[in-house]
Amino acid sequence: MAAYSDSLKQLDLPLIDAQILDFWQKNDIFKKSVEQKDPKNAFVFYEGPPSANGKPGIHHVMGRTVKDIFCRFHTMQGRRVERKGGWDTHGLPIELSVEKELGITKEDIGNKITVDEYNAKCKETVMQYKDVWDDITRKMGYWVDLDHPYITFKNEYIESVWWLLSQLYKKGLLYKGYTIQPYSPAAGTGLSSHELNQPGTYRDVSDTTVIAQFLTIHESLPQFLEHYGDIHILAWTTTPWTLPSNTALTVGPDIEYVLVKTYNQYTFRPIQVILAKELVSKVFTNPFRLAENQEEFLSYQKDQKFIPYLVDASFSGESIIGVRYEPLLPYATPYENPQNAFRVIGGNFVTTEDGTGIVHTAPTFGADDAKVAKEAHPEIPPMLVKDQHGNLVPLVTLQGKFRDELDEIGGKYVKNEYYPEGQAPEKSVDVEISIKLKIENKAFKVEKYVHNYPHCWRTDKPVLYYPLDSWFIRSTAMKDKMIELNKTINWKPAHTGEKRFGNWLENLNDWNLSRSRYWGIPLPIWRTENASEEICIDSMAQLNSEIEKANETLGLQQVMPDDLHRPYIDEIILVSKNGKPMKRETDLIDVWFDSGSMPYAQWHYPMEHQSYIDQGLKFPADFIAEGVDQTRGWFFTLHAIASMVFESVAYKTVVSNGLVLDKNGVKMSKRLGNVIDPFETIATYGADATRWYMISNAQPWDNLKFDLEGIDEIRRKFFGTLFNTYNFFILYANIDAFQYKEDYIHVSERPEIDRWIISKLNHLIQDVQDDFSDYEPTNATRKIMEFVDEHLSNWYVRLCRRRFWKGEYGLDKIAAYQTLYDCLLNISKLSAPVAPMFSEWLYNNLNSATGREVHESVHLADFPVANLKETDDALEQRMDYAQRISSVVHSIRKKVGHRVRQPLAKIILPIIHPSFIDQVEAVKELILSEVNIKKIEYITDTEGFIKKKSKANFKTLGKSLGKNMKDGAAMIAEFDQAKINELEKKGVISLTINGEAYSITPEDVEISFDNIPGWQVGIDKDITVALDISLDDALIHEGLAKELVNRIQNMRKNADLNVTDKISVVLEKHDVLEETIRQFGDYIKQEVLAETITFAGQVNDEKVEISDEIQIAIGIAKI
RNA sequence: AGUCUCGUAGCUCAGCUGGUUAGAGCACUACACUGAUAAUGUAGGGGUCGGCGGUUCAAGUCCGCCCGAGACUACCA
Repeated sequence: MAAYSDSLKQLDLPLIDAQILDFWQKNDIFKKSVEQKDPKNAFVFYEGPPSANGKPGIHHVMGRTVKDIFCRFHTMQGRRVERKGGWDTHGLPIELSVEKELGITKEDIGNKITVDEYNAKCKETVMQYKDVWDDITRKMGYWVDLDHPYITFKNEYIESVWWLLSQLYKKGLLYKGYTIQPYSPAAGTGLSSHELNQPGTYRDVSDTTVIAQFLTIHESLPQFLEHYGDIHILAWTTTPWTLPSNTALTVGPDIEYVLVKTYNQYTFRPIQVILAKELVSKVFTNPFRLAENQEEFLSYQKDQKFIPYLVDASFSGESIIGVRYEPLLPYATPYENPQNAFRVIGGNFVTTEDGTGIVHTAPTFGADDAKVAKEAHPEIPPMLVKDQHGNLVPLVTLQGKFRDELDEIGGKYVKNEYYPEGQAPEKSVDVEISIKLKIENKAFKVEKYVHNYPHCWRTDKPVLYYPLDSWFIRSTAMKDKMIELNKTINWKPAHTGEKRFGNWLENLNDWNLSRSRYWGIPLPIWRTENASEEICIDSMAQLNSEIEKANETLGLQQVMPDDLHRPYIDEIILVSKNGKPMKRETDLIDVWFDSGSMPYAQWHYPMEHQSYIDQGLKFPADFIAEGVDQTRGWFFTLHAIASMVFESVAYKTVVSNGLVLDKNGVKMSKRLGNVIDPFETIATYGADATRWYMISNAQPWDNLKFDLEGIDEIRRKFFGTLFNTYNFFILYANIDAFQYKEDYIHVSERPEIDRWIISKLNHLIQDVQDDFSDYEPTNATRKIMEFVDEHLSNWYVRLCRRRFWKGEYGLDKIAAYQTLYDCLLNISKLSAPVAPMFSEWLYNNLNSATGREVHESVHLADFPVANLKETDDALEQRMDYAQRISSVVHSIRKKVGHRVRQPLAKIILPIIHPSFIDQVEAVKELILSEVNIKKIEYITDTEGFIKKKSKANFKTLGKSLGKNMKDGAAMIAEFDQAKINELEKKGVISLTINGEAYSITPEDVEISFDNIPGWQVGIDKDITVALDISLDDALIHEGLAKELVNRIQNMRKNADLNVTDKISVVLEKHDVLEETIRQFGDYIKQEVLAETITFAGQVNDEKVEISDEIQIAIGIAKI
């Protein structure tokens, strides 16, 4: 065995990082930590794949720290924790970065650049920063298998995804339908929400808006409206071009509506209109004016300046649901169920903020519209007509034009912006329609209106909300299953699962899978031209045999493509049962499906490794962790696919961590220049301090305000203290050659203070074990810090210092070494999940000197198990007394100006309960030496000069006293000594409050002590300490002796002497000190390792102040 | 706009199922202590617990509304 390493004089975490990373690599520690564990005892973890086309940020360090902690913890718990890395390689961000790099747009793909070239470029770009990622992974100490990662663009991965899709297809959960999506007619493409969120897409535009008058059908009106004659419903729109597609009007069921009589301002005909009561004044602005009376209203002439109106009946939205009305602009009728169109329906999204409180509803051009239309009973049909091929189409084409057959508006673009430069007509369709409505007595008001509207970021032209064909997963069909399974998942924090994710599942929509893109997993569905026959491919083998079948039937020469991406896959033509050619549906699938497939696709299931899933060896995961932003992302896709395909959860526990903000709580962004570089941070402060700071400062699921000063604080306070404690230990352990060779001293045979810190340690182990098991790393780190700082360093080591450097190498000393060694070793294990490198350094330094542990790494060791037999609550209680009594004495000393080196005669403690004396006596020596006092005396109230105070215990009394609590508390505070004594002796007294009698027990009253007159007294809660501050000669000389020791020790330290060097001391002659040396010379010699202390008339050293009155020169010399 | 989270000392955070005078660390000031110490101790300043209302003997804690910050979803007549 060797000595303990003392190569580091000062804490240098980055240096330790480098050494440990090197050690791990050379000795394959990560691999061993996995492979030494039993595969049957697996802890399954899934790595959410990052995309390597961007550089890692500090928030990635946060997320991965959380993952690493629990993987390491469970490894130390004996589980086999395989961590297969992965890369997310598809998706829009990659396409966009490629397009930016090449300076092309989507329209150029297939023209300026082939799909083949484009995808090759994407594939190249996707791994652009892989090296940087690998580097941060290593440097932050994150253990993940980067040598065998899953990569979502690999054929094997795609094949597994296809298989999953085909399972959904077989269950009837895959269908083609349409939804309203943002669409850019100029670019001919749908826009993703990501694209719509590009800066500058939402702009203020001035549009022609119309409040249209919809004429109700008399027979459908409710009774209370029957006798009014013609009634119009008013509805506002900012997109008049959608009016021909109107099929319903939506009212708020709880909104109050009124019938208003007035005259149309364009035709001057008398009309009666319905709108929300709240909006009457907003809609009836100039030239309308509320009529004073019926006469004024009836006498209106068309050339009058003001148009009068009268408010008549008032009723709820609910009461007019079902009313029918004439189609406003009957250019077309819905092909499906036209009899169900043109009705008033109810919708909760209706507000009275603007418009008329009645929403013009065109299900073909509004997402909300489509939704309420579907929810109505019977369903409101969308305005779809048959085209020449017999397909149902909306009235507007994909080019953004009205269909040709629509009379005068046919063939016109719905927005003037869509016309080629210079070809736009003077009057837009919106204006044309408005004029037509005015003439036909169908327009109540036409005006310009400025509002915010999204624009296509490529073409700068307004976006159209348009129904687009898409493939969907019918997730709504499995909604109940997903909700049920979600209840079994352990969410950290719980509310993310119950509330955020739970609500999301409750309001689940079908999953739109389609993306009209190039770089992604192609949809494995082939269809005949008329869509009557289709096939969903589930594997390469099936594709291969289908190709052969098609070759045979259709006489083709196709071969299986090497790459399953576009464009190769698009060239494959398959054959239907009836011998018709089938082409692939050109869409790609949503990349979120890629990542949600990883539990299976990472193993190329089911083509390989079937047991991993089927026998539950690697499914579901015990634990996953990502940012909260993944709640509706990866957390959902994993859950959805597992629920729908396997009727299982995909993970048992999920930790969703919050964001990393800058120190002011602002999101980090390149623009603001407040981005923290993770490499720089780790290089400066070390990975462990960074990790520990992130975990201990805030719960992982709270947002972290990242402040570099906080890391420094952790370095100083936690790692610095721990390092110093280690250094203290080895300083003496090396001198005494303590290598834990002696027999283990049974804990019961060790001194009080050793048993105390061991008791504390075992409680700590228990707590940390529980916290890590509960996925509460923040609590674990905070408790470890408190132990190291408060208890180990500032109490145990401080009080035990002398045991290490004084006296024989005997049982007491060995007990001290064993105790401190065990504490340090256990701390290294407890800290290992969070601070993997420093703890490794500590563990190996300790262990290489003693060889007590067989493991070459702390990460191969077992996590400590608390030994509750070694805990002692009474002991912890009395040590708490000792600490508090000492603290009170310090405080009194400070008040009266006696430094601690001046011994004082005694303290007096009032007895607070019968066992108090025994408790304090057990720790008496510690108190006496800590505060430099000669003895402790106890007094009871029989001496008569302490006064007891009483105070109500609100917690116990509150329930029984109820209303009388306040008065009761006042009465209890007034108890005199006799009453308190009676309570203590009898154990119960009765108290009458406001005429009601209660019995009071000692539990209900808290008793404390008042100041003792004539003494220096300090109080800490229930503990009162009185200090005797009188000095006699003996105390004064002892005080001087201690001062001398202190000065000489300082000189030794300044002279850079070794702690074992012997010295001789010469003091300048001084009468008082000569007496001190006579009494305490031996003591001083022992303390400062002096062979001799002599006086001389003249000493040529600097004068030193011993006390206020005494200054002498002191000389020391090494012997 | 909706859903969810958060708001406690200058800063970072504790505060258990409601209970006495709301705590800790950092920072600041002063004084001590130290043969492990970039450590520590003692004392001090600093809080209408985001605001208003309610329930209760009692509210930082429970309920309602509002304000502010953030995330996600949606984007509307």
